[in-house]
Amino acid sequence: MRYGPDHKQRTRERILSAAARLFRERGILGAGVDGVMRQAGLTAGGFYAHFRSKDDLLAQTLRRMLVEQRTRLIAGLENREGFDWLREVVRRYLSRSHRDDIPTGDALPPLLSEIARAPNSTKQIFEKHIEALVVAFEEKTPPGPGLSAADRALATIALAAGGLAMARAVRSQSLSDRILQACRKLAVPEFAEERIKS
Amino acid sequence: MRYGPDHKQRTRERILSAAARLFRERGILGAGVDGVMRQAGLTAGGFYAHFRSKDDLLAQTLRRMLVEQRTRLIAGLENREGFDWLREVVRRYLSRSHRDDIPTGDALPPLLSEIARAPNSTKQIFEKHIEALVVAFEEKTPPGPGLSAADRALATIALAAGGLAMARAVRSQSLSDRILQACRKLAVPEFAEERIKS
DNA sequence: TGTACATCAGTGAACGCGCGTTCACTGATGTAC
DNA sequence: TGTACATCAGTGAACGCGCGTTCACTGATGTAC
Repeated sequence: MRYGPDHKQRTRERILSAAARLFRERGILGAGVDGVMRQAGLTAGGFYAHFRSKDDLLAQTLRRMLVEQRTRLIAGLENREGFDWLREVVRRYLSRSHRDDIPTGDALPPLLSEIARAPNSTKQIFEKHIEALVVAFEEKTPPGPGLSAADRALATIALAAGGLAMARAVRSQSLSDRILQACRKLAVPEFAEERIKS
Repeated sequence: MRYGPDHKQRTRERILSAAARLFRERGILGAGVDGVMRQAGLTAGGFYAHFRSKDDLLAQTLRRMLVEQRTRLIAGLENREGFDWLREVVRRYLSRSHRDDIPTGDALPPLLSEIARAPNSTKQIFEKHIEALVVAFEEKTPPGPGLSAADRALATIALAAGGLAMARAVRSQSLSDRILQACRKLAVPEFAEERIKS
């Protein structure tokens, strides 16, 4: 075979990485096959040797982005539990550095609106992600006052993704920072006494 | 003048209404000038007698949608105060009927992701809306535990918009309902004991 | 070791289509006399 | 009251452009002898 035995697979990886970045930066409609291939150092025509269609690329990329996000979000928190675990997860997510890093950050803030308009096959990929996050919360957080761990998971995801999207949608930096801090406080009451650092 | 004295202005209103519906249904990129004009019963060419560009239309439409949403959200709640007021606002927003009514519902769930990618002029329109909502909250809700009324406003908006977008982005109806209910509970602790009705 | 051939990842031009925008024109109305 | 003219909201064809996708071709590689 050409270019060594796994050359094609490595090219495919490059396309997926480029797509993951571009979908988050420009949205599903805004990211074109041509732009993705150019970012991967290739020309548009070669795309169809790797993926059946743009829809196929979106499905593969979305699955990969969401798995990666789940891994990253809870990495290194094996020894934490309960509100201690929750506080760290929320601190990571609702941080200035996450807000300022759209191309490698979570896919929900930039893509959630479009997933709501997408076909059921796309929604199902998203749904699997939510269900996996619920399981992760159930392993770590205790049922709060009138709030099951699953309820807390769902509401925290909504608050965090909505908060990050909002923090990116306002013009003023100071308002953006206030949004992050306010969402942290509602998500984890213990944040109410702290100042935002990262 | 042709067609009566305010014919042109009424046509302009029809275009704005069509745009408000289509932007919410299909997103900013997904809603085209052609589609908006067709929905208003006109042809694309006539558009530029009313608006300078698609960007101009978006600005006008967004401003109008956000003002209308603020009005609708707090209409008829003049006599309520504190958590009683908040509970009703959250109940209205995180309802099944709102979730199922994208074309006339709030603009944030379908457009927030795209506003984050929009130019500063668009972000500023959004920012004004947030600031106006903060004022409305400050008039009605007391400072909670470690949470100012402004903080509560910002976090509640994020939670509500994020929750509605999430409820629209999953495939399963039952999970969607659970998302709404979970977000209600986190937004207003008193919801923790109720079942979702509307 | 050297040459001829087969493979196939990637190129680049082309396709039909819908986008935002422009513009010469139409035709229903109000105005002037 | 009736006719000629001016106005201008809206039409519809056309523009250049980028989209997703197709396909004949290229050329770098591995294989056979």
